[in-house]
Amino acid sequence: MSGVTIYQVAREAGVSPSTVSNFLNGRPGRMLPQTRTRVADAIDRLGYRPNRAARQLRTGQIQVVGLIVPSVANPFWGNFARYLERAALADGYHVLLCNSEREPDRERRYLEELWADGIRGVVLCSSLPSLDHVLPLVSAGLSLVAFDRTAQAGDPGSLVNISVDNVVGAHLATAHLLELGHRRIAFVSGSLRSVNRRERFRGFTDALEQAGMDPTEAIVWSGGAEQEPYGDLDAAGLGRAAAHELLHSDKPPTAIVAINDMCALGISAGIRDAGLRVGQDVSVVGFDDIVLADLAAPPLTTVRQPIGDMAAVSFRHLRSRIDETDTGPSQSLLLRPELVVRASTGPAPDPRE
Amino acid sequence: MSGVTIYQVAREAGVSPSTVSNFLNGRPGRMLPQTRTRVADAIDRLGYRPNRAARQLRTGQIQVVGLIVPSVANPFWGNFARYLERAALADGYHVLLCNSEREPDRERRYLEELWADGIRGVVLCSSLPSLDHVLPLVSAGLSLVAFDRTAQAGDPGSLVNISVDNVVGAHLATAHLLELGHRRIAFVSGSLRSVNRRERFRGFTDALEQAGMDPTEAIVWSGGAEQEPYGDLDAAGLGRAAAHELLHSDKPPTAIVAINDMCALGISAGIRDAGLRVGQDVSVVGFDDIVLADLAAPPLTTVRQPIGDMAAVSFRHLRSRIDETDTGPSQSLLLRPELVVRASTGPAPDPRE
DNA sequence: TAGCCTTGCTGCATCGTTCCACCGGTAAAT
DNA sequence: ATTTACCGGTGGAACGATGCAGCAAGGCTA
Repeated sequence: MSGVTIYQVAREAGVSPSTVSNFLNGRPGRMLPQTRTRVADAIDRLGYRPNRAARQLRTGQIQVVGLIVPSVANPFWGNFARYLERAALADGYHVLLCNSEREPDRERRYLEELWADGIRGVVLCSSLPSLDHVLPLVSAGLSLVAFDRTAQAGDPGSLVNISVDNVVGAHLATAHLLELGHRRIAFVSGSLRSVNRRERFRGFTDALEQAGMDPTEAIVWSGGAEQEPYGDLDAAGLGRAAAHELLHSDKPPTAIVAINDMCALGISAGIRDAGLRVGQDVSVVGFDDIVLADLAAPPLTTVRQPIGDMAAVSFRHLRSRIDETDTGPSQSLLLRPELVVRASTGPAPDPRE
Repeated sequence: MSGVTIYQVAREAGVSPSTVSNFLNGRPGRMLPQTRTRVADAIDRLGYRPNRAARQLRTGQIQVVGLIVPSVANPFWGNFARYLERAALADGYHVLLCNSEREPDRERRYLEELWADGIRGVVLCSSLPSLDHVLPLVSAGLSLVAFDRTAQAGDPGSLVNISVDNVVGAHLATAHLLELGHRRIAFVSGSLRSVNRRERFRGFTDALEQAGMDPTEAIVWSGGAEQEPYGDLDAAGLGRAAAHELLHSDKPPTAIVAINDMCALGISAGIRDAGLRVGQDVSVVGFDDIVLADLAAPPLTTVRQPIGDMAAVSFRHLRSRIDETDTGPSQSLLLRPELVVRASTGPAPDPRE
C-alpha cells in the first residue's frame, strides 16, 4: 500500500477528510484559497495518492477499459493496441489486454470477467458477423465499441461500430491497378466469412464493374477455409500458395489484390518463387499498411487504414458511452482509407512481349 | 454493477454473510455439507460474482499484473504479451498493458500509476542498463520481473531477471556460419548500448576467437546511434543501409549476423538491392525467430528465443514474488536459445569463382 | 455436575473514499 | 423583522467483502 490515506492528509492540513475529498473531486471552489493551498501542500508533503479500490467501491467507476483483440501477436492488432493505449492514457485510463483468438466463447468469458472487475467499457475487435454471445452483458449495461466491423442485422441496441470503409478501400486498390492498364486482376483471401472481407470483395467487384468489366469473370482465389476459418495467422502462407497456383494457370493475372498486407507479402514471395518480378511482371496491392509493408522488397503498395485515428475515435466513443454523454442508438462509423502507392505495383506488362 | 451482493446471497441461503465469505475463501470445510450446498445453490441462482473492488479494498490483493513493453506494435513484444497474458489467465490474473517507448520517465510514471492502482507485480521489459528510476517503487514493495535483461551492478535488491542467453545465442549463430565455411563475417546492429546487444556481440566475438580468428579484425557495423539510440523501430531500415554499405566495401562479407530478425530482414532486402542472392551469395542470420522469419523469402535462419516459455517463467516468478513464497535475493534466469536453420544461410561461396 | 474443548455458525468492526445532509454565521431579499 | 441564500466547511453513513472474536450446543473427561 501507498499507506497514506485521506485522513492523514486531513490531519496534516488541519481540515476534515471531506474537505480533502472535495479538493480532489473537482470542487476546489468550495473552499478558501488558503485552505486549498494547505490541502495541496499536505498532499505533496505526504505523497498522497488516492486508493483506487476504495474510490471504485464508493463510486462504481474505474478508469480502466478492456481491449479484446484476436491476438496481439499480430502486428496489426499490436499496433492498434498501442494507439488505443495511448488515447486511453491521455484521459487517465488504463487498458486491460485480452486475446480472444477469435473464439466467441473466449470473448464472452472475457467480457464477463471484465464486468466483474467493474469495467464498464470494452473495445471488442471481432469480425464475427454475429454478436449474440455478448448480448446479455450489453443489455446489463456494458458499453461496447466493435472495431473492424460494420453493423449487422441482429446487433444489440446500443453498439458503436468503427471500421475503415472496406468497400472504398478495395475499390481504391482495384481502380489503381485498372489505371495502370491491368485487366487480368485476381482477388486473394482466406475464407470470406468475416464481415470486412465480404466488404472488400464488394469494393473489388464494384471497381471492375465501373470499368466496364464483368465481375463474375474475375479471378477469385479463396482457399484455406477448411483448416483455419479466418486465415489469420498464416495469411502469408496462404498468399504464397495462392500465387503459386494462380501464376501457373492458363491465363495468369498480371495484378493481384490481397485481403491484407500479410497475405500480400506472401503473394510477393510466391511471385519471386515463380521467377517473376513483383511490380514489373506482376503487381500486388495489400490492405492495412502495416510497418512491414514499407520495409518489404519491393515496398508494398497498399490501402492504409488510419489506425491511429481509428484507435483514438474508438476510445472517444467508448468514453462518451461510459459517461453516458452519448446514449444514442447503434451507429456505424466508417473511416476513409487511403491508397499508398509504392513499388509493388507498376504498369501492366506489354502483352506483345 | 452486477448488483447482487454477498448479503443477498446470504439471505437467499438462509445463512450469514460471513458464512458465504467462508465458502468463497477456501474454508468450505468449516461448515456442514448441507450448508455448503445451500450457499452454492444460492450463488448459482442469483448469478453472484464477488465485487473485486470491495475485496481489494479489504485484502489489499488484486488479480492484475502490469506489463510494460517498449511498444506492443513490435511483433516481438506483441508475441510476448500474448503469451504472458495466456500464462496470467491460467492463474486467474489479468494483464494491464503499458507501452513505454523505452523512455525511462514513462516507465517510472507507469509503475507509479500501477502501484496506485493496487498492482503489486509488474513485468518490465526494458533493456536499459540502469534501473535507478524504478528503485523507489521496488523498495516500497513492488515485485518486479525484468525481462530481456540480465542483472547489472547497482540493481535493486530483489529483482528477477529473465532473458535468453544472448551470448550463447549469438555464439550459435556465428558458429553455424563458420561451419558453413564463412570467414568474412559481419555483425550488424544499431547502438550497442543496451544490455542484450552487448551480450550478443560478445557471443559473436567468442565464436570467432574459438575458431582461431582475431575478433578485433571482425567487421562490425553499428550505426544509427545518434538519431535513434536503440534502433528499435527502424531496425529493418538500419539493416538495409548496413547491407548497402558493407557490400560495396573492398572486401565484402560473405555472411552477416544481425542483432535481430527485423534487422536481418532489412539486410536481406539490401542484399537483393545489390543484385545478390540471400543464402547463396551472402548468408544472413537473425535473432528472435519472429513469425515473419519463416515467411520471408528466403526464410530466415535465426536464433529462436523460446518466447512462450519465457513468458510463462516470467509470470511464475512474478507470482511467487507477489505471494511472497519466494523472497530470495536478486537472481537472473537465462533460457537457452535454439538455432533454427532455414534458407538464408548456405555454404560460403567458392572464392575462385 | 462442574469444567473444558470442539463444531458450526454469526456479529461487527474495518478497509479508504465519497457525498448528502447539515451547521453556524453573515448578507441580501422580501 | 423575518425569510432566504450562500459560504466554507464538517459528520457520518454508506459501498461490499473479510476475518477475528465470540457464542450457543453438544461431547468429553474427572
